[in-house]
Amino acid sequence: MPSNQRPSNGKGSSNKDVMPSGIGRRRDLAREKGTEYHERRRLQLLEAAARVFHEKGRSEASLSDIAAIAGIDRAGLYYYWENKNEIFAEVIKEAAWEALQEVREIVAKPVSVEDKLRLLITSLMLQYDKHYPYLYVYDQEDLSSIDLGVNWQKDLVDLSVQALALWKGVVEQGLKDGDLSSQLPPGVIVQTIIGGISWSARWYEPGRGMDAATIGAAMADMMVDGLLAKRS
Amino acid sequence: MPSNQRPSNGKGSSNKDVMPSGIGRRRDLAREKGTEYHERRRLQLLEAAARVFHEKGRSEASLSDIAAIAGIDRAGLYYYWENKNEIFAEVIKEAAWEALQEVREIVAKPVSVEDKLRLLITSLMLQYDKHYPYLYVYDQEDLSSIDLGVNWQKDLVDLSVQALALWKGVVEQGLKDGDLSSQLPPGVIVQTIIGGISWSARWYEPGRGMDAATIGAAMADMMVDGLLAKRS
DNA sequence: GTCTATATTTGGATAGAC
DNA sequence: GTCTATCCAAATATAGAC
Repeated sequence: MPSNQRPSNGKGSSNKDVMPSGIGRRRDLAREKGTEYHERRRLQLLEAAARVFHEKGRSEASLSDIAAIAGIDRAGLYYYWENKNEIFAEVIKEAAWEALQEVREIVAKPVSVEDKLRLLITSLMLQYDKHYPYLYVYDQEDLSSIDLGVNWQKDLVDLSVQALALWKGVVEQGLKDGDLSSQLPPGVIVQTIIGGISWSARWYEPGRGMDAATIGAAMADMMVDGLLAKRS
Repeated sequence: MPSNQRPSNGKGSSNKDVMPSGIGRRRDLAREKGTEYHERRRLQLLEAAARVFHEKGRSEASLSDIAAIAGIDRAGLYYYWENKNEIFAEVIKEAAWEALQEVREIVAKPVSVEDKLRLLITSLMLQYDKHYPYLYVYDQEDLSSIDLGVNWQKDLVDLSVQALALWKGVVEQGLKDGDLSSQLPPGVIVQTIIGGISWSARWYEPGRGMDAATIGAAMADMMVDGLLAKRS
């Protein structure tokens, strides 16, 4: 199961037919060398890309937009990435991977279902903050319905599929044990919770207003308390 | 305050500079006459457009897509609408207007805050069902950040602003009276609830699985119960 | 009312110089 | 590494015939 490993860099995967301009070869070379300047510049550009993707969404964000706020020519981006989708994929990769790790760790903890659920909710909000705006970009996009054209796209989709499955497992457990109760099927419960948190993409900005930890905890109260089985 | 009135048709608003092809004039004429065929055809096309907008989102949906599943040539669409954004605006107008009316009626009812909140939640889910997929198209799109180019865009944005304000008023009342309690500010509570419901755009389809009324009621249980002040 | 043909624009991508 | 100059495809929109 390849999706158990961190998604690879895709190094050496590009440009099967070598292009006359040699840009693909030069890009691969630069990646292999991995000079400090190269890494730094790459991250700068990536941050600009993330901002634009966050504001406009994947399809409406143009390379012109990204290049403009990054202070580089459109064509310059191709020295770092093969195409627009590769940029997008790289923007979301790290954040999505880390978010899944968190979910795994929480689910593995030896605590009650109620606590796990609270932790999952709070942690998600914290991850949005930590990986701002990268993780928002990932969660707002419906990856399964588009073709990024990168060979590890499946891994990328798998990350959210797995996270969802883990969440769902917790809720199922809670319903079975009688700790939680609801008319809704587990999958819908999870979707509704995640949807509510993920909606914060529209209003949350790090450093403005309440901090992510407080928000997360309060969201957990709101949603988990409503699910607890009434012991009347 | 113009947004208290139903958004107008925009009749006669188009084509200040008359085009050589006369398509704008012919379109206006056809709208004024408003033959039965014209109305019926318009609705057919609009339904096709709604399907595409729902699946792909506003920007990724193309006129080719719409024309294809509607069984008409791309150019034919311009006999009914001036441009793509006008189609989009018309797709969402009716649904958004009706949804706001519902909110107004519920807020005006002489019932408790708790009941109002439950009604608001259930009603939203029912509206998504009734106006499927039109209302999803409206709520998934961030209208304030784009320019539709129709003169009544502001009215369209206002619809959701007003709905939001009404929701918020209910929650504020509840917090003030001590019926509800939360660390979150009212606006965030509302956003989180609506976000959770609106997320159903990703999985809900009328006629498949549970009906909207049941889903709405269960969502209300989940979210309202978690907000009720604990009377320990 | 709807179509064919075409104009226009935007944006992704490549060639190759510096 | 980055740029200028293109190329190309897709998509919006228009002209005008039928």
